[in-house]
Amino acid sequence: MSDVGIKKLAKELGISTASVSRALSRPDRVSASMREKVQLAAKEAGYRPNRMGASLRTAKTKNIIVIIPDISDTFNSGVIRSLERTAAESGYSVLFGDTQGIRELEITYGDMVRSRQADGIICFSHRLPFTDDDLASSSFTLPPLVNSCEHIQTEQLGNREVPLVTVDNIAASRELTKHLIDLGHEDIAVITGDMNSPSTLQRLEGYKQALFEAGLSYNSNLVHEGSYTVEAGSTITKKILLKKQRPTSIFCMCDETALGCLHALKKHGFKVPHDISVVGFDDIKFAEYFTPSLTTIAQPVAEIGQRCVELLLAIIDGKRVERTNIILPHQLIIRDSTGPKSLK
Amino acid sequence: MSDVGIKKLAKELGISTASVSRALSRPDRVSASMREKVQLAAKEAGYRPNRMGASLRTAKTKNIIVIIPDISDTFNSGVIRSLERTAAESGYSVLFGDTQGIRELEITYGDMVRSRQADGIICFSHRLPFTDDDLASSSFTLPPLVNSCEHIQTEQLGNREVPLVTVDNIAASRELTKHLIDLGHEDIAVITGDMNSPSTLQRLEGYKQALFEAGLSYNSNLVHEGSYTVEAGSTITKKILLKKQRPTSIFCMCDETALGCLHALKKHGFKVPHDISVVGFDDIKFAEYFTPSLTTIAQPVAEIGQRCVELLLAIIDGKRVERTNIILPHQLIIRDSTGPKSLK
DNA sequence: ACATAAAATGTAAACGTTTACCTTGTTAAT
DNA sequence: ATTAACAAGGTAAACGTTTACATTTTATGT
Repeated sequence: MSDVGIKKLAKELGISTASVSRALSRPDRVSASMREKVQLAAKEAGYRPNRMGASLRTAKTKNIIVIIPDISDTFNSGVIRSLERTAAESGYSVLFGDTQGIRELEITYGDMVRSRQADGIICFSHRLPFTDDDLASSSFTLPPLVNSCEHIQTEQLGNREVPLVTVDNIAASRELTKHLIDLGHEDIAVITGDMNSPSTLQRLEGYKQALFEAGLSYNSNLVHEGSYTVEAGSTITKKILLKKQRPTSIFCMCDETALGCLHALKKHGFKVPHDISVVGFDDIKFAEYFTPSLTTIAQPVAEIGQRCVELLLAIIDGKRVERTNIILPHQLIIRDSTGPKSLK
Repeated sequence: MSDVGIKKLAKELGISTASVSRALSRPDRVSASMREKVQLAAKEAGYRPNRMGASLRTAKTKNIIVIIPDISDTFNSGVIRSLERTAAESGYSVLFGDTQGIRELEITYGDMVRSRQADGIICFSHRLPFTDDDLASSSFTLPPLVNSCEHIQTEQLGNREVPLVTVDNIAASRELTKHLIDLGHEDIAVITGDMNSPSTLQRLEGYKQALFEAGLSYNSNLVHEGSYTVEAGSTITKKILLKKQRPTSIFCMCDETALGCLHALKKHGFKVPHDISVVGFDDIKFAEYFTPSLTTIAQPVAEIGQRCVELLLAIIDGKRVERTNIILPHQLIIRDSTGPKSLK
């Protein structure tokens, strides 16, 4: 392991540590000859600046922490990939904390900026990763934070807006539902995510709006609370099939759920879309390979990640940010899992 | 933001910083009264130790970096989730670097332990994240590093073994192939991963061994180089179907590839397993929901992650490690994508 | 040639911890 | 009563940078 530091370098070259530091980290503050001399020596010695030393002095870690309930969720991991790329381009590293939805872990990770392990937070949950005590405290100031996809309830912060990057869930859901209605469907079952999740609530709202616009009535018996998982799709679909009055289509609030749904339907002999139409949400990379390929809403995964980081870094740098609520365009992708309502 | 440090705390309590530090980080080194006094004060003041300060002094970051070609790969992200959990339990955070297979990025992330951003590395690639120059240099010492799933070629390090956690790819692949052979298949096409990947090579070796044991001959025309992606599965399957002499089964070296394969088969009117049998590898969480559900090899994702971290931390702590090569058990999971060879 | 401004470099303090070493006070063994 | 051993707490240095401020060198204008 190389154990050469700025001091040793300075001594070898017979110059001050200040010059070495400057030549390396703000080359414009130094003469050309000095710059070259130092950089060459640094390279030859295999010098690597000690990030701890620098961070301690500058009070900047160049880390961001991403707090996420499940890192292995397909949609999320796509966003994360893009996050990381964008962060790296600006010299930031990303730490990540998988919370499994456990409050205690959220708090732990939320603490990382206070303990100076990170400069800011990107959050994939609808809860802020701070204790209620903290939030209530008058001395509490929100660290740089942006939220990915989930709107955060902010009563506790005097209804201040938490910066957010997302698609318009309501509009997307409305379009998706309208697509089904246009195909003649009137009984559209829904498998939701967690009802605490704002995105679920918004998607439900879009669903209602589409029904309303089409002059159809909302039937809460068709709405089943689930979660953004494959298993939920499978088990809840079974429940739906057992009902006396079966719906002609099923709206799954995420693609993983739709996969479980398709699986259950097939298992019980239903043909999609002939007997029942199915839609998902997210357009994960597998959606087009499902059987049948899935009609869904595409979210701009890469852009979401990128914008999250850009916004966060702007906040960290103390820049005046005009829009802290970024709504990105979604797209209805029609594939083979939806078709006209079957004539029984 | 709380800006109370150990000094302020000490001043308020009228004691030395040493006592504060001890009461907080080695409570046994201090009297009960002192311990309580300090801990209470720390809590009340909302004190959070500054990790940079501590790290600088102790030369321990309590971070590990995981270097991975694609964080959104379903199999990998499962391992990562477990990694993170295990690390957190030992007070370590994980940084991650998605390299997209780009050498330059690997090097950048590999440098993080030298620049004291991390104490060790978990690597998901078959290449060491160091420049050839570094590896060749006599002064180079390998930082704490363990490899997940991919054996690393080590000529450059005097053939030293790089610690590894994996399943027995050869045996697993042999079993999987034997399963097909037992069903009567003799023409088994293979869609491989990247031929530079040791796991691919090992799986190919297992395939050959199974053929050999069954008295069948190896036909390289049946082997198609792909990658561990859905797209490869789809496009290469098409190529296979165009051949005059069609195989009766296809061995995909990962489940994502198998999904692409199944999709292509269906699209062209083939029934699985009636016309062609398909197997995958990994048993990702979606495999049982594929249509048809996928016969595959299950890898113990959670345990792989856990053991990687345990091994790495042991190395970081300088413990004598008896086995640095951990082979975990795999399992053949037979589902609906395989069946008896069809009688044309 | 001189004064002045600007550029280049040096000096040393600071960031927030931990810990080696030292001092003091207490306990136990003789 | 004396001393050794030990526990508890304090002092101050150290970790590797960056940077405000001071100083020296160089360039510029007259």
